[in-house]
Amino acid sequence: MLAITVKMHVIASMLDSSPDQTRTPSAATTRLWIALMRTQRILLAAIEQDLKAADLPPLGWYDVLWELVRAEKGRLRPFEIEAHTLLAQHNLSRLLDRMEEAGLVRREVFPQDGRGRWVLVTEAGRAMQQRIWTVYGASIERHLGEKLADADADQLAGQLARLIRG
Amino acid sequence: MLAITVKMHVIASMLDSSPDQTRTPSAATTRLWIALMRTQRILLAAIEQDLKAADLPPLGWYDVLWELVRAEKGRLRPFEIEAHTLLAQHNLSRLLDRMEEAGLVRREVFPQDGRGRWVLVTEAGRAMQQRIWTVYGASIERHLGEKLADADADQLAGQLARLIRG
DNA sequence: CATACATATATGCAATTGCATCCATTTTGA
DNA sequence: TCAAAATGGATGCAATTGCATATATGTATG
Repeated sequence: MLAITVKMHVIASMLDSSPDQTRTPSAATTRLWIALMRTQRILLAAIEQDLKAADLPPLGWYDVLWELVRAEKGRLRPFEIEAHTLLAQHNLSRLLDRMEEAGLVRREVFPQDGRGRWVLVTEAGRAMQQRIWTVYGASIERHLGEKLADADADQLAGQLARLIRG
Repeated sequence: MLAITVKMHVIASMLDSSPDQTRTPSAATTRLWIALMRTQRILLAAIEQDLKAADLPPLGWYDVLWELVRAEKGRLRPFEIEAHTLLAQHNLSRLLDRMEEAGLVRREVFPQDGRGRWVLVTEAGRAMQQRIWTVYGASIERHLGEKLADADADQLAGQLARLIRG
C-alpha cells in the first residue's frame, strides 16, 4: 500500500531535523509566534465555550464526524482520520470508543487487511454533525468572520498555510 | 483594586454574547479558521517536541518563568500570571505546585491582602528560563522564522492580533 | 456593623491525554 | 520461505486538565 512508503519517507525526513541551537529568532518572528498562539487559543476557547453552552460535544468530535460525512460511503480507516485531524493515534482510538458508545460511529472489520478497521458514521452521527455545525458555524462567523473581509481572510489563510508547507 | 472593576466588566460583556444561530461563515472565513488551527497546532507540536527532545519541561513552564523573570523583583500574583498566560486558574495553581516542587518558583504571603500570594522566581528558575530559551528560540527560528521575511512576519502578526482586538 | 456578595487561591474527583507497550497482521529481504 | 522489521490499532497506567466546590478573606449595602 502506498501509505507505507509515504510514512517511512516522512519519518526519515523528520529525524534529520535536529535543531540548530545557535540561532535565535528575530523580534518580528517572536511577535508572530506569540500572536499565532494567542489568537488561536482565544478564538478556540471562545468557540468551544459556545459549543459547551449548547450542550454539544467538543470540537474533536466534530472533526471526526466531518471527515466521515464527507468521505465516500461515510467511512474511513482510523489512520486516515488521524492524518486528517492531527489527533494522536491513541487519542483517536479512545475518542472513537466514546463516539461509538454515543452511537455516532460504528467500527467494522476491514476485510482486505486483518489489522485494519472501518469507522462508519451512523445516521445519528450525521445528524449530530449537522447539529454541531449550526452552532459551530455561527460561532466561527461571530468570533472570526465578522472581524475581517473575505478577501483579507483568504489572503491571511494563504499566508498561514505557507508557514507549514515546504 | 482596579482588577475588580475590569473583571466584572469582562464577565458582563461575555454574558450577553449569545451566538446568533442563523448565520454561517463564508468559505473564506472557514478556510482561515482551519488554517489558523492547523498552523498553530503543527508548529506547536514541532516546538514542544524539540523541547522534549532536549529534556526540558513543556511550554507552560516557560511562559510562567518568562513572566516572572521580566516582572519587577521577579514576582507576580497568581492572577496576574493567569491573565498573561491564559492558563486557567486551577491549572496555574497546580502548575505552580509542580514548579515549586522543582525549585523554580517559591510562593510567599502577600501581606496587603490575606487571600493573595506572591510567586517569586528562584535563581534556579531564572537559569531554567534561559536554558529553555536556548532551545525554544532556536526552534521558533527553525520552524517559523526561516519560512518568511521579518517584514512579512510583522505584518502577519499585526493581522492576527487584529482578530482578537475589539 | 452585619450580612450578602466578590475575589484569590486551593483541592477532590472525573475525564482526557501522553507514553510506552502490546497484539495481531502484513511486508520485506537475506 | 521465513525471520526481522513495519503497520494498524488497542490498552494499562501516570500525568494533566476540567469542573465544581471549598476556604479564607475582602468589599459593599441595607
